[in-house]
Amino acid sequence: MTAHGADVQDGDGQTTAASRTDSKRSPAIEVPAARERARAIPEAAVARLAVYLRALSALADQNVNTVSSDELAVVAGVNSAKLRKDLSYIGSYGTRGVGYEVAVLIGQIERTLGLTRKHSVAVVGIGNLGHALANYGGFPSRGFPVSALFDLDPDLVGVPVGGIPVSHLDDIVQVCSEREVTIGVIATPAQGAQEVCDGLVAGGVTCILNFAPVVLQVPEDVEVRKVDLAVEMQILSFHVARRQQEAAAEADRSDVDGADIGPPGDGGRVPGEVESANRMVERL
Amino acid sequence: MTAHGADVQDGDGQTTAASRTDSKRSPAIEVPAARERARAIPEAAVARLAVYLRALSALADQNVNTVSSDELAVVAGVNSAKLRKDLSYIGSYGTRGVGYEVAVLIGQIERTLGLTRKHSVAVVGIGNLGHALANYGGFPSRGFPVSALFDLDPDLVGVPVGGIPVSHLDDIVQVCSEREVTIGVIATPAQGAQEVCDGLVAGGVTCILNFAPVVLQVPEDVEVRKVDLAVEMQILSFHVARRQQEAAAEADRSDVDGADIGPPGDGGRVPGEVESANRMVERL
DNA sequence: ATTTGTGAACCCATTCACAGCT
DNA sequence: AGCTGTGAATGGGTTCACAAAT
Repeated sequence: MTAHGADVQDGDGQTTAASRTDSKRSPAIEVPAARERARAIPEAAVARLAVYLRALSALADQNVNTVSSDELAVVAGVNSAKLRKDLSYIGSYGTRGVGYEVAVLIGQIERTLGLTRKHSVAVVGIGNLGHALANYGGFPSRGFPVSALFDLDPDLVGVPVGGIPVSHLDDIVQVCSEREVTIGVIATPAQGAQEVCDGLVAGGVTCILNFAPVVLQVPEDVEVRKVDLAVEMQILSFHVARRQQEAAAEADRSDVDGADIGPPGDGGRVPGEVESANRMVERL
Repeated sequence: MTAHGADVQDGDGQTTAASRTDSKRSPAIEVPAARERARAIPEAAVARLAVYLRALSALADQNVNTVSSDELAVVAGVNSAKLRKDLSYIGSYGTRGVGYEVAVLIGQIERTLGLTRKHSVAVVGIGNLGHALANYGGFPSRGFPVSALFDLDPDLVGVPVGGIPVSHLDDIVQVCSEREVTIGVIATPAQGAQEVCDGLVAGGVTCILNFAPVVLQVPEDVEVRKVDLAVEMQILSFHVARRQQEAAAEADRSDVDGADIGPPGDGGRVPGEVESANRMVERL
């Protein structure tokens, strides 16, 4: 589940390129893009830095001054080698034989994540979830002031939610650009989401957190992260199914070994008419 | 950002194992676990199957009967090669030269994801987010009936939310096991989350969707997925920062090429006293 | 003529294991 | 003696590119 909500292809087949059976040969000319940013912290590591930061904050609250990678790894739920490698991407701030100074690490991670600056947030769609987000105390208290809310509903427009009045969706471009919104949160139903997204982008928003169950199409300089409840539930469902299946297989140890059933089971269930399929696409 | 909310280590260093410089040699004896499930759909692919399913459902609603991998790939926001590979994990249901029958694919994906069976859901923590989730129409309408709600607040206990009455947290073990809850959704503040989690597990819940900003410790047969708002925001923040940094670098094309600054910038900002750090850990 | 299904190549991420510093 | 920082090895996932099928 990497990031990048939408890459919208770059041209699937017909690669034009010359890469073929000269497998071992890396291109003689170092592509400029490659050195362009030798920096580059792996996406996966960035996500974990945020987790480490939280763990470190908790430690700081308990007046812990120093942690070893082993200790921090446990509370962050990763293994210590990974933790150390992740930290190594942002520099060397540990002391061998001792560990890391909590305060220093917090500072460095905050710097890396760009948390030393405020990012004003707009929430679009003031339904159940939108309300929850607008009222979410944790937003403003840590560098993410909510500075605009939007909805279509005329009954909502003008009403203050979590302290700031709801604007009409029609004004999204102007309001976003006026208030210099950098992060847009889409909490609308699926139908409107793409349009909302376009509005945000037109208003200069380059980072979007999308709760609507659609794949947004955006220009490549816009970063989209997706939180998709239906997908999460279905992944869990998959694991339930797998578990059951394994249990079943375990149960009848009839040694059905040679019978390599290609796709699992296919035990008689004809696809038949699909019962309307997942309509998890309503209103959050 | 793979899944597996908590693996809680398996022993970081000292691997005991014999793997060393015999790099190219794969172990002569095929490990039993390896064939145990030649099945095994990659985690990443499972997540995408859910996305394809939604796209396919939308197509079905528009009475589209057939799609090519190219078409489906576009609406799902992936490239067609990946799509085909993903589908190949669940079997061969396409027709060369033609494409896939929408209805068939929907059926097969639903089967694979275990959506042919109901999974009853419990929501714990009926705050803003909990309310949103309990009222979420998309839950029950597609195989995920909400069958229990829990909260600590005595004013809430007994009150029906989204049709079903809130139970007290103290009863979580019993209620979960009585109502055969298979998926638990944790929407509590961070403090209570681990305890809630333990309760769910004690009540027989093996899949958990965690909105609380903590890393849950669970037995290895329990599957945890995490949705972490603070982390998402911070990842976006990182991208804003990176973009700015790039723009800045672009601006002063003084060709500072040899000066390979290790950790980015470090431009004068002393870590200093950390201002309480991210307290995004309040109440959703 | 088209489009699937898939081995092989490639690339990114994780894990190992140890040298280097305190 | 202990712990960090990191090359090297491994593994998982993605992309390529083409043979097979209709």
